[in-house]
Formats: sequence, C-alpha cells, structure tokens
Amino acid sequence: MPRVKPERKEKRRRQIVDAARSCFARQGFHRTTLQDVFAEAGLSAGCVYNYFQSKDDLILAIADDRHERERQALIEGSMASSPNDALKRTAKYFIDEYLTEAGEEKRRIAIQTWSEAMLNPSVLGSVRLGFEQPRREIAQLIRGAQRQGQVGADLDADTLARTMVALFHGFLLQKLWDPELDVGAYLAVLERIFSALVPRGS
Amino acid sequence: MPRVKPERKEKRRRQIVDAARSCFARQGFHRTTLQDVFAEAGLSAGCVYNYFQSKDDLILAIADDRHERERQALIEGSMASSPNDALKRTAKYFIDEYLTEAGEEKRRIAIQTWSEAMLNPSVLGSVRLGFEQPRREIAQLIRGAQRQGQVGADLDADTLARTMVALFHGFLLQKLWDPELDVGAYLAVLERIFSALVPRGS
Amino acid sequence: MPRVKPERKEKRRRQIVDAARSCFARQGFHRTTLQDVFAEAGLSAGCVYNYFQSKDDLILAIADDRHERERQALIEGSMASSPNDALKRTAKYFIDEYLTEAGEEKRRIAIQTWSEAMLNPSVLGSVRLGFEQPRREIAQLIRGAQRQGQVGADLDADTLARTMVALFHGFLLQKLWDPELDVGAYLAVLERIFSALVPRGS
Amino acid sequence: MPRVKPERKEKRRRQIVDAARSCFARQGFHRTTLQDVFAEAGLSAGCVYNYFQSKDDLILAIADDRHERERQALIEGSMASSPNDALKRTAKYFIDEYLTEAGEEKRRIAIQTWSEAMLNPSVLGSVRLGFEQPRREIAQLIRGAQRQGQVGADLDADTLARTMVALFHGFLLQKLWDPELDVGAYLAVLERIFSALVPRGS
DNA sequence: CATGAATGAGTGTTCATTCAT
DNA sequence: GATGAATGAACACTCATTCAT
Repeated sequence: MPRVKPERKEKRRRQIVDAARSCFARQGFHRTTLQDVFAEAGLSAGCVYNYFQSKDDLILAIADDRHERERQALIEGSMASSPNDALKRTAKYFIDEYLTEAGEEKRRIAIQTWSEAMLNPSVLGSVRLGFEQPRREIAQLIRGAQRQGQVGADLDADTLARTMVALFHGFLLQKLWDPELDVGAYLAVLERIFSALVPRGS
Repeated sequence: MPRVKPERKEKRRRQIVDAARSCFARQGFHRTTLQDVFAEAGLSAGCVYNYFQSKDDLILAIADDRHERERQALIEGSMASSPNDALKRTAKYFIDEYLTEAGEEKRRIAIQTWSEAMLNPSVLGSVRLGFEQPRREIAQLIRGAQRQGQVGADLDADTLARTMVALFHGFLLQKLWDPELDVGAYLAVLERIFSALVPRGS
Repeated sequence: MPRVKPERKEKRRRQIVDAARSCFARQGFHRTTLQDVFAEAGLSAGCVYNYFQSKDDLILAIADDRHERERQALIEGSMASSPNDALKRTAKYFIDEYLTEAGEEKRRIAIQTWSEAMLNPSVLGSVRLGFEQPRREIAQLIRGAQRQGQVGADLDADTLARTMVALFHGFLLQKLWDPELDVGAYLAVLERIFSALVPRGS
Repeated sequence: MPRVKPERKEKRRRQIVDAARSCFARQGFHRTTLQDVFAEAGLSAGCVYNYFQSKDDLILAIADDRHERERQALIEGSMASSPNDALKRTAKYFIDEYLTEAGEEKRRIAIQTWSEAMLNPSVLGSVRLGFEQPRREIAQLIRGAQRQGQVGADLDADTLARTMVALFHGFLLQKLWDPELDVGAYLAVLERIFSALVPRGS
C-alpha cells in the first residue's frame, strides 16, 4: 500500500549518510560518536538503526556512495569527442572534486576510508572497486590516445593509468597536509611530463 | 646518577614502540587496546605509562621514530658520487622499505599515521616533517642534476620533487590494497618518464 | 454496534497470544522481542497494541489462557462416575498436556511463568489461581475417595492434594531438563505409593 | 611474586557473586542491571568485568556456587551411621536451606536458574549436575535402606529418588507462591507415605 | 622502577512503545 | 482498525588511565 515510501526511504538514507560524512570529515570516524551523527541528522538512534546496521555500515555506505558518483562521472567523461579530451575531462573531474579548496571534506573522507580499508574487508572491497574502475577506464582512454598517436605506443597503458592515479592520490595527501598547497603548479609539471611522452614526430 | 640507566631506558622505550607498532600494523590503531600493547611488550600498564603519557603518544613516537630513520637514510643517500646517483639511492631506499613484500608493516603504519595526522596536530607536525625533509632533499638533488644537465632546466625542481613523492605515496596505497602488485613495472614507466625529461641533447 | 466484531476481535487476540506463546517457548520471554511476536503473528506493532497494552500483558494473557483451559478440564474431569475415576482422569489430563513429548512448549511456558510470577504481581495472581483451583478440586475428590474408603481417612486431603501437585510440578521440571525422560516409570511408583495409602482392609 | 593474591581474588569473586545473588533474588535476573550489581558490590564496572566476562557468567557462577555447596552437604550428610539417618540428614539440609523462611532468597534464585537453564546451555549443564548429584546420592542411600529392610525391595531406588526430589522441587514452588505456607504438614504426609512403603513385616 | 587491580566515563546498540497517516 | 516509521531511555560492556603497593 505504500506508494511514496521508497522515495522517503531513500531520502532518509541520504540524510543519514550526509550527516555521517559531515561528522566523519570533521572529527574522524573513530572520534565521531553515533550520538553526534544522530544530532547532525536530526534523527533518533532507533531511526538511524532502521537504515544502517552498525557504525561500520556507515563508512561503507559513504564509500559506496562516493564510488557510485565517480562511476557516473567516468561514464559522462568518456562521452567526449576524443580520448585525449575524455582524459582531460576525467582528470578535471577528480581534480575539481578532491584537489580544490572545496574538496577538503572529500579528501578527509578519502584518507580515512583508505585507512579503514586496511582492517575492514567490506571497505577494502569498496575501495578496490572505486580504484579499479577509474584505473581501467583511464587505461582504455590511453589506449585510444595511443591509437591516435597522442601517446607513445611504447608505454604500457595499464601501467601509465596506474601511474596517473598514483600521482592523483599522492597529491591528494599533500593537499591534506597542507591545504594552502596550490595544485596548479603540479598540473603544469604533469602536462610537461605527458607532453614529453608524446611521440617525437607529432 | 647511575650511568647505565639511560641505555636501559632507551631499550625499554624501543621495546614498547616495537610492540605498539606491531599491534597497530596488525589491528589498526583504534582497534588495538593498550592491553594488547602491554601483552605484546611483556610489560605492565604502569611500566609503559612511565615511558609514554598516552596512547596518542605512541603513534607520535612511532611516526617520529620512522622519520628519524628516514632522515638518516637521506643523509647517507646524499653521500653519493653524483646527484643522479644520490637520487637513485634515495629512491631505492624508500622502495625497498615500503614497496616490497617486507614493507607491509610499514605501509600499514604509514596510512594510519596519515589518517591520524588529520585530527592530531602533533602527528600532523610529524608527518609534515617526515614529508618535507625528503622533499627538500630530493629537490636539492634535482637541482644538482639540472646543473649537470641530467634533468631539463625548464622544470621546477621543487615541483618535480613533490611529484616524485606523490608517485611514491600513490604506489604505496596501491600496494596496500593489492599486496600482490608488482611495483617493478611501474618503476620502469617512471624511468621512461624521467628519461623523457632529460634534455634532448644529452 | 456491529455484531460480528467481537468474534473478529477474539480471533485476533488468539492469533497474537498464539504467536507470543510460540516465541516465548522458543526463545524465552526476555529474549523475545515484540518485533519477533509481530512477525510471528503477521501483524503490525500498532495492531498488537490495540489488543495488549504491554509485553507483560502478553505473558499474563498466556497464563490466564492456560488456566482457563485447565479450569475447563477440571470441570469435565470431575464429571466422572466416581471420585477415584475423576482423580485418574484429572491426572491423565495434566500428564498428557505437560509430561509427554508434545507437552514441551507448555513446559517451557510454565517454568517461565513461574519465574515471572516472582516479580510480577499480576502474573503471580494468575499462577496462584491456576495452582489453587486444581489443588482444591483434587482435595475435594480425595475427600470423596476417603468417604468411599479408597483413601485412608487418616490423611489430610488438602495436604495430599498439595503433595500430588508438587509431584507433578517436580516431574515437569525433570522432564524440562531431560526431555528424554520417560515419565511412565514414575507414574508406576506413584501408583505404588497411593496403593500403599489405601486402607489395609480394602 | 604475588603471595596473597589468589585469596584476594577469591574474596572479590565471592563479593561479586554475593552482590549479584542478592540483586537477582530481589529484582530478578533480567530486571537487575549490572549497575545495580556494581553498586551492591561497591565495585566499579571494570573491576567486576575482571572477574566475570558477562552478565550470563554471573548466573552461571551463582548456580555453580550453589551446587558446590550442596555437593559438600551431600558428602557430609552421607557420613551418617545408617542409610536411613543419612536420608534424613540430607532431607533436613535441603528443607532447611530452601523451605524455611530464611530460604526465600535461595528459592527465588532457584526458580530463575531453572528458567534460564531452558535457554542457556551452560546454565542447563549446571542445573543438570546440581540435580543429578543429589538424585544419585539419594538413590544410593535408598538402596542401602532397602538392604536393611527399611524400604520395600520392590521399589526402584532410582525412581524413588527422583520422586523425592520432585516432591522437594514441587514444595519449593508452592512455598515461592505462598511464603506463609507451612511445610511441616507436608513433611508429615511424606513421612506417612514413606512409612507406608516400609515392608509390612518391619 | 615495575606491577596490575581498580576506576568510571563513555560507547554502540536494542527494543518497548507511540502516533501520524 | 491497521500500519510501520520513529522515538529515546536504558543497557551491557570497553578500555585508557591511575595509584597503592
């Protein structure tokens, strides 16, 4: 008989996940009490427990939520006119989301998720998925670029994709330790590096 | 005024730090109880509290301990015949320590330290120091290499150093999520990249 | 003023009581959540609360339900040709209900009711009633048997009735701890005992 | 190095068990919060948890404690001049402990233990042990009495022992429901019953 | 120096109960 | 009547820290 129920349920879910993410970003997962989350969400303990079975479930939900958004962004990014363009759009998405001032909350969630993944198999699964989907997509785009002679054919696309993601994660950490850091300069270096990878003849 | 005491004291300190590191690597900082550490160290609660004022103090000590070792390694590394050689030795040190099978414990400690740094100013200070010392040293070596024409003069040494460290941290994370990962291939890419940075004429 | 409503109401009530009894027998009163009962009854929380005001009300209802049935059985049992026969029929009823394999649920409910009676005055009232009605009826029958010379006149009928009920409760406990227990042998002893009570002359 | 520690430990254990028993008898196991027990014992939560791992552990400890005492009483009781005398002493012990005014706490604990045994295998184990040891000992004594012609040889000793214990448990319940109940009268009936079991010739 | 029994505030979680629809 | 999402007080249990010995 419930007609609009599923929407309500989804709305509540989001409400809780948003509250939890906000708390976790601010005080960290382990220093956040569930009472903090209840207060932030404006909901009671019992209500939250109707949607999530445990505190651990909340990080997992946040991680999954994040990866779902990134999956969408990857799909949209790959709808570009050329592989090169798609790579740029994809890079822009991740940079805008994580390496700008506005990305602080996301960075703070990311590092905690990575740390938690080490101990929580479910979170590890989510992190791996969230890492491998972009990695594969980027490798695919690189192969496209190689076919068009935009990237040297002597480079292994998978490895290069891994390298790009590594650079991204590494910068994310540096920005975390020093929020003043201007990532622009590094992007310039990156471009310089990648331009060096373009086959001489082009 | 006993003479040998300081050594005893240092020995105990190390005993505790080693036990804590082992526990933290295995179960994570927050899932490790101090009782676990006491048991691993074979010491009583009171005894440990004579050396460390709190649980937080222990991560800080572990982080500081790590950075001290790396500082030593950097000093030794820079005693090479050429900047290029010094860079290679430094890279080798960090790769051997963190990116090999044997480096798993260090990786697991590293990610947790980074996560904790977000919330604990003392740990953040330690992490920053541990990051900036190598970064500066590497930048210095790059400048040396540039003077010798081994690296293109058009690249900003500081930025390039940051980039190298970012790559290292990024690979560390990937190895954490997939311990089977063979880092060798990526080092090859790195070399390919850096060789591309060498001025054309050389 | 609908006429058929009371029947509906009674049906729902029984549905709930049956579900609760089933849950309580299986998991015990305190380990059973009302959610369990709602699920077992296939009804919603709100609906159940229209019939019972609290969880405590449910045990009370179960206890009362049980005693009502036993009251009926006693009435029917006493419609025998002789006091001796009535005693036998009454005994048979309680034995069949509680001391057979099929009686396990009833045993499990009984012991919990007794335990709860200790703390819940309403339940205590119900338990007392449920105990005293049979006790009195049995005493009455014994007195009848004494009049007919089937039981020694030197025995206090009330006390003998109490003793018989005590034996029954005691066997119920033993059967609870060891469901394999064959009660038949003990009934034989009982008969031997009671035959010993028959006046020598008969 | 700790010389008197084991005694301290045993003292604390008893302190906690006594407090728990007192609370459980007063308010029942499930209505007693551990805070109640901590307050009654005058100890902190952490301290109690150094001796007992859970609330369930406490009932088990109380049950075991009780059975240990009864085991001792049985041993002492059996050191009588004759089986008949031993039976009387054993009966007296259980009657004095459980069926007098002073035995109220013990009765209230007993019924709860029986109820809990239904759901908690450890408690069931303890209850079974506590039931079977006396049962066997009593059967043994009956066999001795039979050999001396004090009890009819046509009765199965094991069954008779079971019957006696059943009577005891049954009276215990009746006394629980009505603390005013004078058990004396029933003991008289018992004696009358057992005298009827004595072989005619004696 | 070292011990380890004791502390007690704090946490995640449960579940009987309510009430707007 | 019936629903079931929401409530929130209460609970068992943990663990960093202390201190008398």
